[in-house]
Amino acid sequence: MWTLYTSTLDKENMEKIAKRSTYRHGDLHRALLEAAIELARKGGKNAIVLREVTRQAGVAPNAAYRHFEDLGSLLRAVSMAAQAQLADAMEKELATVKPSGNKAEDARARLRAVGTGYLTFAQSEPGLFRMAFSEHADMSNATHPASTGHGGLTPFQILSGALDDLVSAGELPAERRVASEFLAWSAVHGLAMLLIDGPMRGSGQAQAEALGQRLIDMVERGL
Amino acid sequence: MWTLYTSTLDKENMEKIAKRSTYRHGDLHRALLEAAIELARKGGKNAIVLREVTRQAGVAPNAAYRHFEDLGSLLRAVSMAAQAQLADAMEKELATVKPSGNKAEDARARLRAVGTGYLTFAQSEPGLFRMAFSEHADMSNATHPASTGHGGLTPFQILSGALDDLVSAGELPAERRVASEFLAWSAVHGLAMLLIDGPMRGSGQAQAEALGQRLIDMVERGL
DNA sequence: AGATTAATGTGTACAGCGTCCACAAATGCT
DNA sequence: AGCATTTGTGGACGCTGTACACATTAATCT
Repeated sequence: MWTLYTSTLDKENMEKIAKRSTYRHGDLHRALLEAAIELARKGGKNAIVLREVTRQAGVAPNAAYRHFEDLGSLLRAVSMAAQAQLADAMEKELATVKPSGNKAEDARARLRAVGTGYLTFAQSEPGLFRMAFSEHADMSNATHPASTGHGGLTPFQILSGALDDLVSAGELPAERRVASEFLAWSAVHGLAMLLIDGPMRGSGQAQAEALGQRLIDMVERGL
Repeated sequence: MWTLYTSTLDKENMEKIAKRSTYRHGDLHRALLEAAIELARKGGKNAIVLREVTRQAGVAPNAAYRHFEDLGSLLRAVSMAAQAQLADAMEKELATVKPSGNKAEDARARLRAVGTGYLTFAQSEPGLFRMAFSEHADMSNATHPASTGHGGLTPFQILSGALDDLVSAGELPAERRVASEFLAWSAVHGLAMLLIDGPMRGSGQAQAEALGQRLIDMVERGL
């Protein structure tokens, strides 16, 4: 006989815990990943606790080891999923840019949208955003398929595309194009971090948004 | 009778563990803080483990609770100490700027030095740098005395000073001065994070330095 | 179809963690 | 000298990640 586990947080989310009538779960890998993502969303990286993840999936703690080498491996998977969601947020913001007919103007608007989407996601999903850029080994997964959104691109690739457009629209000299991803990325990433984790945490959304637009102005001028 | 604790890492740093012949330690608060700082320096935030800190100080785990409310309190203290060290690194870099007689040129050079010091510290002490900007409640300790370097200023205040100089040298319009700390800070902070934790970790120091200077160029142009 | 192998989940156990409580030892105050 | 306060100890509790042996089910091969 095997028993089902119950969460310590059962009071409010008992209904979320997957009950199961078969010995095999069926799709435990996905269930674990989704539970972990949800925990990260609500409580940040420290909230991802292997035993709680398995509790929510309705399996014994050790079952996780059949699908992830260890906790770090699960965290990396969450990180990539978070990048994918970030990519979606960026593309969603990109989609709001209506072509004006002016190629240069549109390219700039798209770059701005990329930055705005990044900042918006960071503030609306701080837990996931933090996960997106921790636990990396190198920049290899900046182009890893698991980190892509529905458009098939990672956040890094979306930004690269916007910068390429800027060049072909004649708004960015080619000699400044190289490695400019890192410059734009740094600025927006830094503001995102300072807004959610850093010393300007707690400043209102209006103030944050205004600051975000000024930051993007700075990048546009300075690139 | 009371026994002294020994670290699990005794093999190589037995000599570092404070032995003690008196029941009272004498300066345990400082000893704990310094041990925690050292752990953060070597292994990052996750390496700060209360029991290991007390082991290195040669006291029982619970002794820490006479000097810090809990682990979080100790982490905040380390964070402030890290900010202080960052301030020192920035001031050290500032000190290398020789006055040229040209006020405008000097103000720009000092702003660049502030950014360079920031980036240099982040790369030479990544563990401490990460601690400096985590575990904050708000921006109140951006000006907290415990976060100041030997010059009596926090990193934030040093940056503010450099920007004020830029204005009085006529190199930055006054209407752009307001909140410009956050713009400059964001850019440099973001690059620092991406260099040490993010996807461009592992890129050589030369490349990082070149990128840093290009980023500072961008800020100068775009502010 | 039946047997064997592989995949997946369980149970038990261990060391380490942060923290609570009661107690011991040293210091400071009147 | 006596007492109150501060500082450190010892033991316990519930939690964590994970190793190992075992149980159950699904897949593969005769």
